[in-house]
Amino acid sequence: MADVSLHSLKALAVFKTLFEAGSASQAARTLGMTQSGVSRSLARLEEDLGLSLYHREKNRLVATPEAGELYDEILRLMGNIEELRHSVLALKEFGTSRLRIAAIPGLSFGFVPRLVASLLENRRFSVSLDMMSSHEVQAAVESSHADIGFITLPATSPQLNVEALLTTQAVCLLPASHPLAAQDAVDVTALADQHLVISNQPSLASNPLLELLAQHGVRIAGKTEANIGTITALVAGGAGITVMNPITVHDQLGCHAGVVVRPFTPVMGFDFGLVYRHEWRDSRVLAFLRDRGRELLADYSP
Amino acid sequence: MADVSLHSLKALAVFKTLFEAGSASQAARTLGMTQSGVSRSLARLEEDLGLSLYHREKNRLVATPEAGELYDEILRLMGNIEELRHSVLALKEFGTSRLRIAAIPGLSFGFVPRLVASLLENRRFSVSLDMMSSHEVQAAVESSHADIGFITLPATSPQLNVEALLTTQAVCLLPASHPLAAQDAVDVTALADQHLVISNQPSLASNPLLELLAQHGVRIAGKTEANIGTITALVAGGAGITVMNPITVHDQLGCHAGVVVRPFTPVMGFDFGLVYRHEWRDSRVLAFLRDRGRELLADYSP
DNA sequence: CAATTCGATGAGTTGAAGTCATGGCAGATG
DNA sequence: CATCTGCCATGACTTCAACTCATCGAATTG
Repeated sequence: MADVSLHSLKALAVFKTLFEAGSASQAARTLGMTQSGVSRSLARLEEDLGLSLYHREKNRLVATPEAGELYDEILRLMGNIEELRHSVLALKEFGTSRLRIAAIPGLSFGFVPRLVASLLENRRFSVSLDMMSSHEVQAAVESSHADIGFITLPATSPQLNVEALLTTQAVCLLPASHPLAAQDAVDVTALADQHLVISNQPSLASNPLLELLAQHGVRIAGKTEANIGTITALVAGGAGITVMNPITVHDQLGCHAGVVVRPFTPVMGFDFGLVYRHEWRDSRVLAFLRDRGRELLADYSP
Repeated sequence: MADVSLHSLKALAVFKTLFEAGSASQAARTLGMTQSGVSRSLARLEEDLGLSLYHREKNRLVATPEAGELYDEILRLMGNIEELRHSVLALKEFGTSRLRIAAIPGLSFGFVPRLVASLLENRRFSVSLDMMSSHEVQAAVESSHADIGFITLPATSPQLNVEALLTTQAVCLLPASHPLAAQDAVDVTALADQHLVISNQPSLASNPLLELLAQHGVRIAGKTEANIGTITALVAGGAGITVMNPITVHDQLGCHAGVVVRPFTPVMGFDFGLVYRHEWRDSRVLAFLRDRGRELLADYSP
C-alpha cells in the first residue's frame, strides 16, 4: 500500500500510456501488449496505491481527477528518469558526466559557452564554468579545482599538459566614425594621441600592447581600463579605441553596431590553449572538447 | 543496452545499497537477500547499461569512478521517486495534491503561510498562494482561479460557501514613546489630531475606521496610506499610529521593537472567513485547512 | 439485430529475478 | 603450515509477478 515505484514503475508507464490513449484497448495496442494486461496492470496499481484512478462506467474507463494529477507527477518522474538515461549515456561516452572548466574572460563570453553547449547536446552533463585570469586558471587546474582550463599561451607547468588551440593576431577595434576607420589597417604609430580602452585583466591584452607602445615611443592621450566584457561597449560608445584578440571581438561584436575592426600592425600574437592534468590525457571529454573546439574556432577566421 | 530504468530500477536500488555498503555480502544482508542475488543484479545492471561499475580485484569489488557518478544520479532519482510517493500520499489523504489559495494581505504575512506550511509537512503539495483584495479573492474563487479563499466577512455569494473562521476586534498600534501608550486602551476620540497610518487596501481597515471617525466627529491631523505589510514598520518608525486587526499585528510585531498594542474602543470587529465553491464542500483539504486554521488562530488570542 | 468495441476475469504460461550449493581466492590466526 | 573466515562468481533449480489466451457481458452503431 502506497509502496510506489519499485515494482509499480512499469505499471506507472502503462498507466501513463493508458491516460494518454484514453482506453485500455488502445493503450494495449500502443504498448504491444494485450488489453487484459493493461486492465490487470491498472487494477494492481490502484490496489498498490490505494487510489481509485478510473471509474468503470458502462464498460468504459473514465479517469478520475486523481488520475490526472498522478499523470502529471509521472510526467515529472519520467523526465527525471530520462535525465538519468542521458547521464548514463554521457558516462558511457566520456567516462564521466561531470566537468569543471576554468577559462579566461576573453573566451568566456562566446567560445567556451558554445563549446559547453555542444557538449550538452543530447547529453546530461553537470558542467561548472568559472572565469578567471590565465594564471588562476592554471592554478585551478593544478589544484584539481578545475578539470580543464582555457588560457593564453605561452604557459608551462610540470604538472599540466598544455595544448595550443589557436594562434590569432590582435586587431584594432574602433568606432565607425573614427578618423582611423578610413584606413585599411591601423599601425601602432597611429595610436599616438588616441585614448585607449584596455582590459584590466593582467597579462591579457594590456601589457603586450603597452610594451609595444613603449618600444615604438608612442605616447597615447590616455587610457581607460575596463573589464574585457565591457570593452566593445565602451568603444561603441565612443570612449576610445582598443587593440584586442579577435576571438573576443567576434564574440561580442554582434551586439554593438557602429564599431569596425581593422588589422593591427605590427603583428601581435595572441595564442590560446587548453590545459589539463596528465590523468586527463586520454579522456574522451578532452578529445571531444579539443576537436569540437577546433571546429568552432574555424568559424572565427573567415 | 542503455535501456535504463524500467526493469533495472530494482537493480539500481540494489546498486545503491551495494555502493553504500561497500561489499556485496554486506549489501545482501542489508537488503535481506543473498550475496549471489546481489552479484547477479550487479552483473545484469552492468550488462544493461554497458558500463563497468566495479572492478573485480582479488575477490573484492572495487567501485569505478563511473559507479560514484551513477550513485549520485541515483540519489537524485530516488529523491524524485520519494517526492512522487509524497504526492500519492497527499492524493490519498486529500484527493488532490494541488491547491490554489487566494488570501487577503492581512492574512498573507503570517497566518496563511503558516497554514500552508503545516499542510506541506510530510506531504508533497503543489500550492499556489496569491494575495489580493477581499473582493478579488471572492472573484478568483468564483471563477475557479483559486480553490480556497481567505477573506474578510461579511461576504455573500450564491456560488460560494462562506465560513466564518474568526471574530476579532481592532486594536490600536502605536510607538511605545507615544503619549497615548500610557493609557490602557485607546478610544476613538483619542485619535483627534493624531496622524494615522492606514491600509491602502479598500475595504480592510481603512473604511470602517474612517467611518467611525466621521460618526464621532473626530478630526485627525492627517493620514498616510500604505501597503498593509509595511504599516507596522511605519508605526515603529514613528510615522503615526494605526488601528488594525490583531491578526496582522501579531504576524508582524515580531520584527519591530518599540511598538505597543492597546485595545481600541468602541469595539470595531474584523471577521475573517474562508470561501470555496460548493464542490469543495466535502473535500478533505478543506477540512484540514479549517481545522488546522482554527488551531492556529487559537494561538493568536492569548 | 448483427457487428463492433469495450473492459473484466478465470486459467494457463513464461521468464526475470531470485535461492541454493559449490568452488576458488585472499588474508588473518594460532 | 594448516585452518578458518570472509569475499565473489556461477551452474542448476525455484518462484511468482506479470503477462497472454479465451471467453463473457454490456454498450454503441447503423
